[in-house]
Amino acid sequence: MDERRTDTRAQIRQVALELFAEQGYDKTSLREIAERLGITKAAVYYHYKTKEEIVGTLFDDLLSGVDEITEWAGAQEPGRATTAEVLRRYHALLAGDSTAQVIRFLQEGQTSFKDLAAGADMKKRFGALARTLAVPGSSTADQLKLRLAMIALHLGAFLEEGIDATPDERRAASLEVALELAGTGSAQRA
Amino acid sequence: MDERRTDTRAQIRQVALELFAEQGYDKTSLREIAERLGITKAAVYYHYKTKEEIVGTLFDDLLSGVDEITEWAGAQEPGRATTAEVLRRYHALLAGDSTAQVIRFLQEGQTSFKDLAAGADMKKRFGALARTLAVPGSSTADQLKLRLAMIALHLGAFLEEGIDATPDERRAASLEVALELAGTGSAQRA
DNA sequence: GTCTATAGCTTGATAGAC
DNA sequence: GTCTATCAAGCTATAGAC
Repeated sequence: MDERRTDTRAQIRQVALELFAEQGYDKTSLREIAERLGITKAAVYYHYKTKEEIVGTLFDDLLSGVDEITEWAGAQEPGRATTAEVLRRYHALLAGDSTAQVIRFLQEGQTSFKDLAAGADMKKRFGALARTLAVPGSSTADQLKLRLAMIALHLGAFLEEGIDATPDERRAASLEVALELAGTGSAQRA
Repeated sequence: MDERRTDTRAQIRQVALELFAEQGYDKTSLREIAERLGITKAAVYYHYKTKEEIVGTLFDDLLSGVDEITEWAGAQEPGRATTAEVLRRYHALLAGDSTAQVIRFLQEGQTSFKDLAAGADMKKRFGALARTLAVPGSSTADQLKLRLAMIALHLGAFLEEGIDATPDERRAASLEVALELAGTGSAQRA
């Protein structure tokens, strides 16, 4: 019975993620996080040195997954096949457990977040992933489409409103659309 | 010589838009706006009663344009042709003068903005526009594509980084991609 | 490991002189 | 039309008792 401790640290992480995803980083105060857990601000500071440290830990899993894909892609020949496989792997990564909330935060809260150290770091690592998608000599439209392909996967991970489908259908459709945007879909007209 | 007054009110509007687009609504303080203009916060309050009133005026032009398109679409038969024309008109609207910054703000700053009265209003009116795009009985993938079509137009209006093209090329490409996503592009395989 | 108390700062907004 | 001065409220973060 060592790992069963209610573990306030993990609870803080969890509640923080919920609130950040819901209302953004800036608008979520430590008081609010503490209150929802029935503890005080000072108690939160015992577990995390700063607010920024909390947000930093939230992205660890996702980011190491991103790095893994980037590394893999770097060892391949650039081309449509690699692009497609990167999108597939990224899609799988996004299907992970609590990833939806992280992505929602990432997708909506860019502004409040980007001047944090963690924000700059993330931007770099996501940029690296985006660059592995590029196929040399693509048109402007194709570059835009790759951008949209990644956004499609993000929307597939969390977007509820305006889309009439179950989460699974939504995710599946997002991969389909992303691959089509990358010009590697199964949609080569019959 | 009645309309040449340096017009602090318009200057405040202009600076506020720049700062909101750059760093979001919440992170931009009235002190910052005032400082950049070489006046004080109190002077700003002479021209606008609240911070929210400033942001409200920024969207007026764009919103009336959106309403116009929505109204037009409501008088048409729903279908691919209407969808395509809505996208084209929305694309033209976005090409307007200072619209790029407004769209950047709109696209990136959702979180900080959505609990304002102006935010709720905007959401409704943009939702109405989005609904005119829908074609009855579309698949989940097609619904997602329409969503992406609007995002494509937004990106075309402002996205600089990661896309290697002039603003005009970028805008043109965004319309092309949007129409293709709506299934009405010229890309019906040769 | 959690608490109370508080320091130190920034914010949006107001009152009233000029 | 712009100013100085001030307000209450909120925030992050720290110190020190229990």
